[in-house]
Amino acid sequence: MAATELDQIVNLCKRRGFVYPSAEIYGGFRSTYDYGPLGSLLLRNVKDAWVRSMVQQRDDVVLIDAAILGPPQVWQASGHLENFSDPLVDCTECKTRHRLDKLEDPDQCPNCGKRGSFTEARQFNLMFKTQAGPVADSGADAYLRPETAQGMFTNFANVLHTSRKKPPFGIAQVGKSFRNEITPQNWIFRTREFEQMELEFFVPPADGPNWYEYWCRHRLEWYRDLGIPDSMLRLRAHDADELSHYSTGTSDVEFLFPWGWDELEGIAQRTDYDLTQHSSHSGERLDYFDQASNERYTPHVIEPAAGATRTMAAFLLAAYDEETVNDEVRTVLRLHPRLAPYKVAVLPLSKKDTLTPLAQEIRALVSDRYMVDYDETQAIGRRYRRQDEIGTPLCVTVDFDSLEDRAVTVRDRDSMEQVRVPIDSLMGELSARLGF
RNA sequence: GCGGAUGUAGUUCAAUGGCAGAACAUCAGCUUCCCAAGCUGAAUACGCGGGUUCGAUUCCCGUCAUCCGCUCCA
Repeated sequence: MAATELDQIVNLCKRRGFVYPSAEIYGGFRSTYDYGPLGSLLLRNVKDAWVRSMVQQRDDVVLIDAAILGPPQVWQASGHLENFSDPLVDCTECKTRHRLDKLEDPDQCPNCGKRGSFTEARQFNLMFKTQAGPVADSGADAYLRPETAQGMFTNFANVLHTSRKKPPFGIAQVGKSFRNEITPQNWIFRTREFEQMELEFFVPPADGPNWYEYWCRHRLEWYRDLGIPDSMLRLRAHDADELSHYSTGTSDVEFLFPWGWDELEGIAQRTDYDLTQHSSHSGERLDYFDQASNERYTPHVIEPAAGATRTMAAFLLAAYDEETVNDEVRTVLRLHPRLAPYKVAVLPLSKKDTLTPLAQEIRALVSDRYMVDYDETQAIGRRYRRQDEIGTPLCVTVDFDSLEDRAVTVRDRDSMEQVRVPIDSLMGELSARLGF
């Protein structure tokens, strides 16, 4: 399979209703995208697959949905107000940009060696600030969250007391975050408004390293299970100088994008940094008393933090395939059935009124359990191709014999094979083929 | 934000200082139609705002957006 160009995916997504530029009729708005009829289903399936794996199938993780809008105190405690703001200078000689705090010599450009060529340093705070309250001057300062994680830390005590969990246990959250990125880039990969899937997993301090290893393996396996091939996936441990101020060890799950390896998810050991910070800033006790050992401790945190929207891009890129069938190029999105926007398409062979009632009956039957598309326009071969292109795993075709024998044809996206199935056993057949 | 490139139907591309065209896609009609069949018909574009000009999609300026670097990281 040839390497998929980003343009191919961007065009397909625009053409078929996955992703549109936001506010397009007004010329667009930088770094924002809208998810269309198919894209919203795909994105939701990505998030659902994550929740299924991280919450539903375990008994040691609970889900929350915290506020996006928050007071400055949260971000003072987390360090975002202090550390999320970079002083930047530009070299007027070679047009490169540098972080002032990372320069060895604040007067000399490390790229071209020129002295005194820097512009004035400018602060770029990466958080969106706004006012809570109708009158701009008197309202309280508020920030849009730059990550979902702080919602788990500020609710640590609440969840501990209401969920009856104890370490090792985790709090998960899926939701939007906002960062005033200096350079949003690469389609939906880096946008100012984006969606995250984060887990904060609280463990006894001594168990931190083992859980870190566990979550690295677990997360890598999740992407594999949903169809990303090993050749496009890797786990990369950060070097010591790459580590965030709060982390003693971080690994990234990286995907081979058209522009190279880039991050889908970071798995970080955050020690007790966050709970300690919030405890000292708020004055609230954020620790755990273990009755068995009669010990009180502040749990350490392992954080697998994934980007939902960029993960959707990765699934699309990995699924994209073109193959030649009967001298025609067939475009197929080989999406995992759990991710596919539609699981099944119901296609009456002919648009004659005689087939429509039975076809609609089958659509209703299948839609009770699966997201289903219905299409009766144009030739059947064309409709199969349409479904291939949006990744629908199975097509159910109703023909004139169906009226007599109450049987339909199930067609498989990947093998293009067809089997004749009685309507009474259709749901069982679909379930067996989809795997759920 | 700075530097460079680019903006024409849904998509990919043409042409032009004087009525903007194709392919594919879309929609309607005919066809008992199982892997993008055929025929007939239809809708749809010069990113936005100024300027120059008798006249601008074309030339100029601004702006918005996209792509590539710098930077960032889910």
